[in-house]
Amino acid sequence: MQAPINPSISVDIVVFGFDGTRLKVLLIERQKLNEKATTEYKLPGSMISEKEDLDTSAHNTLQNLTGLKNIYLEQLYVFSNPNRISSDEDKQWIEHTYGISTNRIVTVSYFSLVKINLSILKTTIQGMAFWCDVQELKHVSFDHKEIILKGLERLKSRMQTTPVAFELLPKKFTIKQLQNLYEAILGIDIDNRNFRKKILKYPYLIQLNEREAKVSHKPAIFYQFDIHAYRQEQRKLKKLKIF
Amino acid sequence: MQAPINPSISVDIVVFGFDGTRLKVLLIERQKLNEKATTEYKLPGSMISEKEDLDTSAHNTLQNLTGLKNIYLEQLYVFSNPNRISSDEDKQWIEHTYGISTNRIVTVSYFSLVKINLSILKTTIQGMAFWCDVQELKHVSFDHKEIILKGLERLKSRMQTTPVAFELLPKKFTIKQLQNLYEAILGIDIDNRNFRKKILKYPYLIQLNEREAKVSHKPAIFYQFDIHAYRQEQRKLKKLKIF
DNA sequence: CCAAAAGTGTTCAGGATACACCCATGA
DNA sequence: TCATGGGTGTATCCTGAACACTTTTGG
Repeated sequence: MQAPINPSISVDIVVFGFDGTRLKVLLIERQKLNEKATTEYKLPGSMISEKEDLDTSAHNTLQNLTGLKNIYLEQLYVFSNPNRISSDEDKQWIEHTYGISTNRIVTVSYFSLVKINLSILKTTIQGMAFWCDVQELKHVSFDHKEIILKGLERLKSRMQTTPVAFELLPKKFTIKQLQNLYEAILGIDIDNRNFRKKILKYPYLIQLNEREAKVSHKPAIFYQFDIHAYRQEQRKLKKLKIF
Repeated sequence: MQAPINPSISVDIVVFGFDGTRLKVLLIERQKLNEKATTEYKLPGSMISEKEDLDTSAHNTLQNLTGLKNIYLEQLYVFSNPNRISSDEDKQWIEHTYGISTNRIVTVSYFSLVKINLSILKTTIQGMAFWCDVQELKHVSFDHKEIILKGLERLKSRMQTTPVAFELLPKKFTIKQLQNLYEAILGIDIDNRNFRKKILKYPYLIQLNEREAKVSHKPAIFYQFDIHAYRQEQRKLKKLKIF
């Protein structure tokens, strides 16, 4: 852990969460360098150590921030514009934080999905982090807004081809919650009957013996996602698509 | 162009081509450090300059190698294992080639598709490059075999969702050539009638007034891919998929 | 006229879409 | 008993899969 820092490479993570209605991204409050500056926010991340794999660096950052170990994480994209760190504030903040004066950092961004629950809320608030509505990004430093938009694209595409939606929902969820998630992120309306038909066909969605409580309408049934059943299913079906 | 080299970051490119029957990848002969060593091969690529965007670096490498400017290129994956350059030969080769002695290089790999034709064959042969059958990789240095496999996965997936196949075929091609390409890369058999039906429905495949010449069977008609018609089509159709 | 590969149509099953009402609960 | 959101079925269309013979050319 005491290996020197590599002054050229950083890791930044786009962590998405869903509060039931809106898509959120986790931002860190960037320490002000002087009192009168407005508060700026950045993605969680850090420079990497010379002995460290990038995936490991991303995992560690996430674990420190959320207290969680097994979080969905994948490489997103490399941002390498030689001028991506251009403002004086940015340079000063880097020098102040890492003790290096460089004007060229290549960042490898990661894409992560977590369930927003009480436990994670407690930990993230302690870490000067906050869940920002993806539609209302402002005061985001560096090129981190661009990175978040890249992450959003990835999320939209992944949601349609793999079951990552369940990373954003509680373990037990209703079909309506799942539909709301798809509608919110993809920005579309989905017919409820057709959605249920499609979803409930899948053998890896398990109906539980539990319902919503204390709601003043017909209580919804909870379901659970069975990843093993999903993987087994995948091994069989591989149908050809030609764009 | 005289900016210093960044000693931590390299770019490596997986360039795929199709010879009509087999999928090929472009490898560079790595200069031997002593006479009795066996010849080793590596991916085209280089360390990056401090003033250079990674995409630019990849483009330049490709242009030097193929003489071509507008080549299909996208980021593939970052390989960052701290021990990915472990053998003494690897380290010596790097020191000899770039004049830097480092034991940690992070490489950003790229994925590229080209049409193998006479012009490109001439240029690549001059550059100590050769087109290696993807099924018969051997004497590949560093972790470049792993990178190639990652590229192959990307190719399979891209071919099924976007029209990258046409990057690998000549401008004028027959439907059978297209089918052969899909069969070779995906490793499957495709029903010829269903394939034609599917493909020829697309308004962006344009039938030409030309046929094969001098073949001792019914000559096939040539087609061309119209990227503008494709893009126009895409703007309309965006249908929901749920994995 | 023969060999070799190109090109062609139909049937059937399963998936996607459109659409409107009844059900269970708490207040 | 009413307001609220959960849950259900059918008809139609479209797409994907299976399958065998005729056509055109050069030799």
